[in-house]
Amino acid sequence: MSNTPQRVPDTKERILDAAEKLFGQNGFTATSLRDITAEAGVNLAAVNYHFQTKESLFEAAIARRMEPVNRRRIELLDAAGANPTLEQILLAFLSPLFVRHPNEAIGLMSQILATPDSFVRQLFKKHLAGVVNRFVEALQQALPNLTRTEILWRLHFTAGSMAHLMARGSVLPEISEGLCNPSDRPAVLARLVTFAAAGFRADAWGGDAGLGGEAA
Amino acid sequence: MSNTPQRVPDTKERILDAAEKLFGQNGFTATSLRDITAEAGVNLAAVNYHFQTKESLFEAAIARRMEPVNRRRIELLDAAGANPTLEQILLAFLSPLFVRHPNEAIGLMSQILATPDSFVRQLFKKHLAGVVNRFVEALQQALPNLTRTEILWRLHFTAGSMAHLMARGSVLPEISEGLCNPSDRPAVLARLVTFAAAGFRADAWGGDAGLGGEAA
DNA sequence: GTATTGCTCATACGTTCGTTTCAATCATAC
DNA sequence: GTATGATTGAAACGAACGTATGAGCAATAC
Repeated sequence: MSNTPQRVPDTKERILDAAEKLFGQNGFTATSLRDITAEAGVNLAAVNYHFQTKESLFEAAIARRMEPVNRRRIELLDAAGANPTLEQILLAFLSPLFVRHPNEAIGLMSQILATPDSFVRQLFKKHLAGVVNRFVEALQQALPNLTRTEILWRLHFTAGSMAHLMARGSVLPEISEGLCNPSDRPAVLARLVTFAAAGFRADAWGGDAGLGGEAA
Repeated sequence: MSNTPQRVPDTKERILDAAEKLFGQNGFTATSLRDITAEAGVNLAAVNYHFQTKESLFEAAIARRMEPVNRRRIELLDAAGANPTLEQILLAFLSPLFVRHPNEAIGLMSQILATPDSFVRQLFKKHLAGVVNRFVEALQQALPNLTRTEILWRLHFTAGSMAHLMARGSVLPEISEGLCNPSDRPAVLARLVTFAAAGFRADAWGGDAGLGGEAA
């Protein structure tokens, strides 16, 4: 059980590949194990042999992509020195998602953020909360005028832009006459950083925003 | 079929209420008709009698909330005159979601944006595309320095922030030590408008954003 | 060789899903 | 009153789901 030979028949990885593709595209509930094994070209029972349950498979797919992403995030944040700029922080947080296996990492990431099941929220805590706190600290240092609350909200907005962007680049092309091409990833990343950085630098909201009792 | 008596037994509305609550919370696939009829306290067959299919019920729930929201959006945009400010445009687009039946309208709205099923994307086109185009025009007028492409991207980011915020205020509290309270809706709306307005006003991205070939 | 272990296969279990059926009910029209 | 047509109820349909089982196969250990 511990250090067995491991013939590397790679069916385990084929399952993970198919799982991250389909989970990322369609979400957890909308993806069946039969979809995954069909995509992977393996037997249905293999998924229960290598991973025990569907939830475990989801977590394994998350872990495989999220761990290198998070490592790279911390790496980039550290490399930016003791006083990173806002853009450096945002790039450290966002750019690892766009590299190497972008479609998959990105899809899974937004599924973590978007799936309301309680076990997925635990995955969020496990794989994301620590990194997020590290970045909140860096943002507080870079933006001393903002309260921690304000920073959390704006990071939340940024994460939403990212998540929305990634899971479904599908929505936008339909209304944009092809002007938005989500597959040009470096450009998308740059646009997102530009947008988010400006949002973070906005003066903190002080009271009324011109609602006039609209949202009472 | 046309002008039948209509005893208003309100079981149809009870189904819609339950549907918009549960669809908004858990999404389309993760919500079963039995969940809905249990929540509504009606018989399972009633949903197939009043609405024919699960997809039709989803669309009916969307339509009931989206139509007044979209009407109010256009109303506010028109009320802002011929040259609305960026904040007026964003408020016109976002504030109707936070009024009256906010949790439900908001949850359904983000489900439209987040569900990859093809029929949901058709709902997006049907209920959202027209309004979105109207707002893109207004934004182009208010921000003449930005290309249409740039505006579409930033509206996309804003929609993502909104969608993420709404469907799952659940994620943030867990890492924010309670500092973010999504139920204080006027404050959330104001923060979102502040963030998005600053993002829209950012200088358009011109070329490189400091990636250094990271996302090659 | 045989034994053992790691893995894959076909198949089936029990449950839940969306949908359907049809008899029972109710308010109104006559 | 009875007839009519709109609604509701209990029960069931076939299909798809996640999971489990046990035989079969390949490779190493002895």
